[in-house]
Amino acid sequence: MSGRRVTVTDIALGCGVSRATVSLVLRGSPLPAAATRAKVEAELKKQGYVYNRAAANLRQRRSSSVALVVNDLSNPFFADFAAGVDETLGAAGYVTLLGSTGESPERQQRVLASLMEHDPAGIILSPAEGSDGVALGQVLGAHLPVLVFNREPSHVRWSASHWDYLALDNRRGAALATHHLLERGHRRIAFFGGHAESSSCRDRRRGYAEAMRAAGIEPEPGWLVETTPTRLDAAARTASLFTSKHAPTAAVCYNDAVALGLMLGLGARGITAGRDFAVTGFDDIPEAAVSTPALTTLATDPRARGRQAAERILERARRPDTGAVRGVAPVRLIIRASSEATLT
Amino acid sequence: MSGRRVTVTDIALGCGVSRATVSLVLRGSPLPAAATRAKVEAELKKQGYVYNRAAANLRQRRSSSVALVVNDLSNPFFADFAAGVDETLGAAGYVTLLGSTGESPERQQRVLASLMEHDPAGIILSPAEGSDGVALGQVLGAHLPVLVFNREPSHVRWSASHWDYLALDNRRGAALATHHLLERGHRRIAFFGGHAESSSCRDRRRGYAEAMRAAGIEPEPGWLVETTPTRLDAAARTASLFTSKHAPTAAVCYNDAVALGLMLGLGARGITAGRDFAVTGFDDIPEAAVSTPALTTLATDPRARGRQAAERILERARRPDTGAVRGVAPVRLIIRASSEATLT
DNA sequence: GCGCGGAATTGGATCGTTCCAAAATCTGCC
DNA sequence: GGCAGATTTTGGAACGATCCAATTCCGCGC
Repeated sequence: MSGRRVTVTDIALGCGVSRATVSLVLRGSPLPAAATRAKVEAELKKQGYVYNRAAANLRQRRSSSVALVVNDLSNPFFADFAAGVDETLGAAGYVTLLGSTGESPERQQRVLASLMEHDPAGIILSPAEGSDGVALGQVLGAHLPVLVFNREPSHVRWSASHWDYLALDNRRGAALATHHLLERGHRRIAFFGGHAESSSCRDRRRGYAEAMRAAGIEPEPGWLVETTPTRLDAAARTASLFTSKHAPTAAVCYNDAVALGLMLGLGARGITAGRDFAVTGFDDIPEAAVSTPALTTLATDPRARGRQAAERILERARRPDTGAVRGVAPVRLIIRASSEATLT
Repeated sequence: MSGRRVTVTDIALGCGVSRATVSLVLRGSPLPAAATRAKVEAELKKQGYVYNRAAANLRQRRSSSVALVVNDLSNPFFADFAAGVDETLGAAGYVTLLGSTGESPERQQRVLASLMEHDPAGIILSPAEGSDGVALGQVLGAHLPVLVFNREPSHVRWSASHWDYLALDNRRGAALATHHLLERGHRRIAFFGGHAESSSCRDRRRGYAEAMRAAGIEPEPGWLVETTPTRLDAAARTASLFTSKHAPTAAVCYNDAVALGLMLGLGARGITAGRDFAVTGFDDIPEAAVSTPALTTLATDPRARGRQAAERILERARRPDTGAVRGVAPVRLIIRASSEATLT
């Protein structure tokens, strides 16, 4: 019938107590007498009362939401991450404000500005590629709890910032993969794919190089190939691995998409991945388990990362003045057929 | 420094005007004189003012958010859908309140109740399997704009409800796939996979049966196989297609996951999908394009569906009293190698 | 100098809830 | 019956914005 919302005043009038008493009952205070409580609760049900958290938050000067901004929801890695975040926030009584940026730093600024107006208790941000830390600082203000996930925006002085940071253990992951290939007897191992200027690619390359040097091998420049992190571009650039006479016999790839593309490119040249050439990926996307050959890769458990991120931001909202935390999440090497090729 | 939030009062005090004037400037009203506007705007920037939309919404008795509740974010179909929803809502100045239910009707009730407290302008709901319309009606109340996506909860009297509904054209999609196989000469075609009691499976089966009958063929009971809609269970149930002597030579599958599982199961029996047996899927998940053989399937463009859902809910929020709309989204047959097998 | 009309500005009430200090009610006990 | 002390209840002022009716300001013509 009525389009009007039922308020505490309606309840108070309906059962002859004051607004303050209704409010006490709503919040489960022990103060009201049992009889009063019962009377009020009956009236709440009768009128179909719905709590207005916005009004309560306004008065209490607090917030019951956390903003989650991701660069690309249609990437399963981030979708899973978001699911983990929402799961944990929901369990803690917070609601998730979603924003997606489609990898555009400009859109990211707009999205963040809009979310800020909803007064979130904190922000979990997986920045768009090319994000600028100064611009981010501008919209986010100086006090809001912030957790940056997975990528480092440029121009962030972490030492002077209160932002938390959570990333995968890219370095260790790449080192694990490299080590695995070395154990299979490979010596000429490439690092294939990714944009060298992105922070995750830098870290993975470092892990690869360290593992190689630990085995007494200096990576040759021809073994480092840059690509867009997509299947298509990776397939197209396969040829550049085979220009020198020291052509590699195995490749650690930037991620699974690149690895799948490389395997496609290898097939086109008559090279069978897994038999003639060993390949590893990164991420363990669902497809990795069922490609031919199945892809050796690093599992990152994005959902667990999401839960971790949410817990971190809640903790920071509770105690804002502890120092910033840099977290590194473990990765797990999953060995499948694509790295079976051993050196003859 | 100060943890306190900057308010219109601070701005008003800071530049010697009243709160009302600041408010007018904030909302871009033409009333304030240019000089005043400039003065206020300078002060806003100087103090780093952030608009408090919750307070404004409270006074204006409106809402600037829409709730999006999905059953499973880690399913790429729904993740894409969510991306589309958020894109459109964001462009319209709304923020997305996210909730995920993990296919649990109980959790769905809790999530919805929590979201309702944030007073959304509307709700887009892709219900968990086994949702009950009566329970949903309870939490959602009688007046909130609601769009149900993709599945029908039980016990909903659509004729008496104001809920909008948007689903894929399941019936037509299955009919298209069936027709395609008939054209290739197949006569004994199975419908493989899915839970028969789910609304989407029912609709797809109907489309399949209608296409068969239109070609003068009565589907045999042995050609209807139920499975959990997962790759694994589908693979395990492959055998049940080949028990009678009228074994099918092709199958329309409930979705891509099932189709990929079936192809696996066929391979294990020495049958090559695409050559000895034709298979079609539904959804066009990313994997479909790169499986071996590539999977013929129905593209549903979940992102566009998300945009559509968001537009619908915004439209309804604008004009609440128009009758409920039942929308059906087109699907597109994508022909790939898995259906190349023709009847000899 | 005064009155007029339009433009610009403003004080105070309001949205739905919670906080706080004070008032009302209930106990038990002399 | 009266009174201290505890238990319950309550009115009114917040929170940060907006609405509305009323007021001030200003230029201009007579």
